[in-house]
Amino acid sequence: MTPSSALPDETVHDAPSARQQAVLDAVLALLVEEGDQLTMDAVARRASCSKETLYKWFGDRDGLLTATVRWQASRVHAGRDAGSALDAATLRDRLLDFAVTWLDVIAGRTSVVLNRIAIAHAGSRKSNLGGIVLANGRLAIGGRVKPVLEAGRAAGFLTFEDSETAFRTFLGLVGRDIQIRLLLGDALDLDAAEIRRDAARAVDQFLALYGQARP
Amino acid sequence: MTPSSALPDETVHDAPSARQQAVLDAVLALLVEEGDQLTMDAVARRASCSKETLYKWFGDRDGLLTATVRWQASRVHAGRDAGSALDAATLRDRLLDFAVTWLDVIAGRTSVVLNRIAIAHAGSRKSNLGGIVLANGRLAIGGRVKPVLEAGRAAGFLTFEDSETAFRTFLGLVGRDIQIRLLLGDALDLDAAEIRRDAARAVDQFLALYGQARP
DNA sequence: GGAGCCGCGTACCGTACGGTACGGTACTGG
DNA sequence: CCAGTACCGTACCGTACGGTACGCGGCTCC
Repeated sequence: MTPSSALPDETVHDAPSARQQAVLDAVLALLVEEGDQLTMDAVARRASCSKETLYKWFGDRDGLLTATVRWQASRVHAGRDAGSALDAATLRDRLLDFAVTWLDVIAGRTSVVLNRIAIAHAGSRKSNLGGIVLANGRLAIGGRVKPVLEAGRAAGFLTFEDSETAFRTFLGLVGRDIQIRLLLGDALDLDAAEIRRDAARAVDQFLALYGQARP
Repeated sequence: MTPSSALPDETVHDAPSARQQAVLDAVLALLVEEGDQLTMDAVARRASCSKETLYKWFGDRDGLLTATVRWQASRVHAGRDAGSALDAATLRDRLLDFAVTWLDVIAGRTSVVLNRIAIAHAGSRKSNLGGIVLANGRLAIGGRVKPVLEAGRAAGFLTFEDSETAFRTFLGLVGRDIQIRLLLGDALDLDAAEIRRDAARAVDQFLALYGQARP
């Protein structure tokens, strides 16, 4: 199927092979352990492969970074958003689930490091890692939350005009200043219990703002 | 007063001289115009000074960056928080004022660039620019907002237990995902009108959550 | 078993950039 | 008029790192 060996240019456009995934995992590990001064030499050493192979597979340093971000993004997308029977309690549960998941992600070491890379990159233009991170983070979860909000509105549990605005308020209530503080190096380690509490508070506040007053 | 000329080490610990301020402004300009690939050569050229002087004044590249962040921070702290006659309307005005100011700052090109630098630095440890930015951004505004919130509570207009939590909710409602999106390179340019609208919405929501129901 | 390819290890190249050295000029104090 | 100081401009050094070249072992396919 894949035109693998015919072309000289076989940089990774499609899904990475198992060996390539191992390389990308090495990059992630290196990124998490060391700060972000990731060198190609270090990657090659860590992944036990040659730099030449690295360049053959990923083109250049940017390509490697891009592939890494994509690879990480591909493992996060595991959301169960089946079901459509929506009562007030399940609506709340769904929102709570999103909030917990979101906080788990942004508080994770990997997310912090990858966001740092993408942000640093956004400064020196070229190859928008920022766009990729944005698309796979905020936008992806937005695409899954907004339908739930709209279903909630259709069922009469929520009131709002613009689902995007409502969603962004939700994000604000959940994330608050956590992400920027982590990115700036604030210690601030959230354990699972605190995340659950934060998420619950955010959902309560969101419902207080957008929910119908219980008659 | 200042032991200026006696010591060979006269790196900038206190307030920068006029000439030094000009250099720091050059750094800021360069940072805003070019991406963050700020070189010492470029700074020297732009500021019409020699690299040697740069190193004499600021120690090394990190010192220059730190001084720049401090310098920028020193101009933002111009908040009028006098007055204490607090009725419901002035409370709302004060919060609105904070919200607008905050959005203005974080949406500004300078803030974005400086945060990018600090975040990139937070990755490769050494010299916590992140801490400085945090202290002069979030913490500084927190120190000014929380007394207002507490005064509002004392006057019976607000209800909350922890002012820090209330403040962070306020920040979340105001900032939402704006800062992270800008840092990641999202276009998203807010004009003054939109900022005012956003701020007003956030304040309304905050008062809806924490304000006493008007009897 | 040989031809050919893949990929590891390593040595190598070019360059950009942080940091230093040095000569030249203007100003100040004696 | 002569030190001394401050600072500009520029040339220079060292090194880290992105990217390339090459030799060698192990695999598959005839």
